[in-house]
Amino acid sequence: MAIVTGSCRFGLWQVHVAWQDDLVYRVRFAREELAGPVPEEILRYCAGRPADLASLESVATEGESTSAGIYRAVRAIPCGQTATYGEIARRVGTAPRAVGSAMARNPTPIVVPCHRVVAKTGMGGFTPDVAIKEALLDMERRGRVCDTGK
DNA sequence: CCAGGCTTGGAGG
DNA sequence: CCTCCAAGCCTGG
Repeated sequence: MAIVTGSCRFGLWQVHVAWQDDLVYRVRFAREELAGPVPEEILRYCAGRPADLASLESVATEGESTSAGIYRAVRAIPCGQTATYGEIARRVGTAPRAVGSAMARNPTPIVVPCHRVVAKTGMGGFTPDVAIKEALLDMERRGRVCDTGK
C-alpha cells in the first residue's frame, strides 16, 4: 500500500494530509482542496467531533534528533491545554528558540499539536496563519474534540 | 559555515 | 509599561 494524499475542510482552510495506515508523513494548511482520503481521526478532529489523535504516528517523532524529542514532548501536551516554548525547551533540554524553529518546520501539524505551544507572553506564531492556531485552540477548549469517547 | 527563526529574560527609559 | 538586546540552539541552504 502506497502513501495516500487527500484533504478535509477546517473552517476556511483545507487540511492536506499525506499518510499510510497509522503513519502520517505530511500535514499542511492550504486554500485548495485535494481529492483523496484523510485518516479517520483527522477527519473527526477537523469536524469538531471526538477524535483520538494519539492513535496516529508522525514521521516527525522518529529518531533521536533534538527536533524529534521536541516533537514528542509537544505530542504529550494534553488536548485543550497549552505549554510555552520555554517549558518544552526545558523538558527536552534545549533552548526556547530551538523549539520555535522546530514548530515552524513541523512536518505534521495537528498530529504533532504545535498549535498548543504558545509564547510566554502571548500567542506565538503559526504558519501560514495564526488565525488557524487560535481556531484550533478555541475548538479544543470548547468542543468535544478532546473526548476520545473511550 | 552562517543566517535566521512560531523565544526569553534582563536592562534601561 | 515599553523598547532594545544578546544569549542560545538547531536547521536549511
